[in-house]
Amino acid sequence: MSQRIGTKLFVYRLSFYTTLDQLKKLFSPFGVVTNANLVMDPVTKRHKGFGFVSYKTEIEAEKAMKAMNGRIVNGRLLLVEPANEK
DNA sequence: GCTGAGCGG
Repeated sequence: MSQRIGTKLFVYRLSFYTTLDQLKKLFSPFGVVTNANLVMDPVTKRHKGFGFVSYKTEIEAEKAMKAMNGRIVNGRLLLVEPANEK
């Protein structure tokens, strides 16, 4: 019932060369990142190309989303959306 | 070294 964005962001279409450390560094300047993670694949030993970034407040999350969504990172177009906790 | 939808654990 929440029309709010929430503090969690779904980050996807990352290049296979982008790492969690890079992700945190890219999202840190926009606010206080409380948690960041890339979904790993046990078979390929690489991340699946998407992950999650959590901020202290949803204001920061929205700001970072608008700032990073559609940006080119490591030669790939990065997409950022509010996460949908299943 | 390479590919490319999607909401993890």
